[in-house]
Amino acid sequence: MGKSTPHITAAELRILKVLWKEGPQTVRQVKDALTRIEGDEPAYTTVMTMMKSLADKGALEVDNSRQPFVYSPVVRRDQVMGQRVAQFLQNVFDGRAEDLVMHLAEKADLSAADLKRIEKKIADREKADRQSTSKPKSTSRSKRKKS
Amino acid sequence: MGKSTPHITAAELRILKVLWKEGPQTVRQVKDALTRIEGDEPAYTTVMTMMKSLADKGALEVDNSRQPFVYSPVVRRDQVMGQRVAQFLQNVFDGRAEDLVMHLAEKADLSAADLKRIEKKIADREKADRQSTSKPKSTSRSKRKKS
DNA sequence: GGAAGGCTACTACGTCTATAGTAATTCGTC
DNA sequence: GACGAATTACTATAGACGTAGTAGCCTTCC
Repeated sequence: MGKSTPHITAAELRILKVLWKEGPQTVRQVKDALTRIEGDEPAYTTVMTMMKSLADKGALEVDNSRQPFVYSPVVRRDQVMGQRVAQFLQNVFDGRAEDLVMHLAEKADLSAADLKRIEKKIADREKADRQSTSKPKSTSRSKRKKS
Repeated sequence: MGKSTPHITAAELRILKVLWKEGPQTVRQVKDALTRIEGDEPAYTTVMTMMKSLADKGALEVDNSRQPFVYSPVVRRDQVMGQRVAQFLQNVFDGRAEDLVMHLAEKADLSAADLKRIEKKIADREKADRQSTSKPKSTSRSKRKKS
């Protein structure tokens, strides 16, 4: 146990996104991707420093049998995203997912069309949960409390 | 124009939450509230420093005609929340609200019951939008793009 | 096998954040 | 009007973060 995702900073997340999307990459490749995506160009060594740091904390794996080194993501996307969402939810909405979504709904960031898909997702999940009561999905721990 | 909410840090948000909930308060009152809510006790001066900083950036108003000073929130709750959500959404989900909600739906942070209320909220908003096409609600700028 | 260029390791630095100490002031009370 | 307690103002510090420079190492190509 104890294999919870290491803390990933905002800048590090940008790098991880590239690797999740493109697969194993060298520093230069990531730097170029960031330049393309974000408009401005970070120094080569900046990207390197961050990737090294990610490797040090176990988020990336380095293949240093080749030159230049090739980095691959070790942490999984939805794991990291989950950590960030949970943290944000706690900080800002005291953990109430519904409040967050209500906020989005009010701010017009969600449409009825989006809702359809979400609805389906929830239905699917709840069905799955119901069917496997003996082997509950580990992801559905800590249900929110109704107020 | 230009009256966009100043940048509020995580610790500052905790203070604002107290003020939004309890109304105008002194430093001591806020400190006590934080102690109650969060378990551990911040130094009086820590709370003071943050409240001063909030006042300096225009998020709080100080009534210093009385001793001890009484601080009231100036920025509105949904304004600040909106800023934080937008920022988070951009950093983590590249601005795609739907992705965020889908994530929540998958992680079992949302139930079908929650969905009902959200549904209603969206329906209400869309109705309102439709009726006031000539005077579009300023909050619904920047609709997300369908991919 | 030596030079050139790319790559890596190490170090540095400015900013922001959270936290709190100390000094100075003010207010209530005797 | 002086003392003591509370409050405020000013200053400090430690850590995280993002960014990048420099020096030394490895490869490759002639």
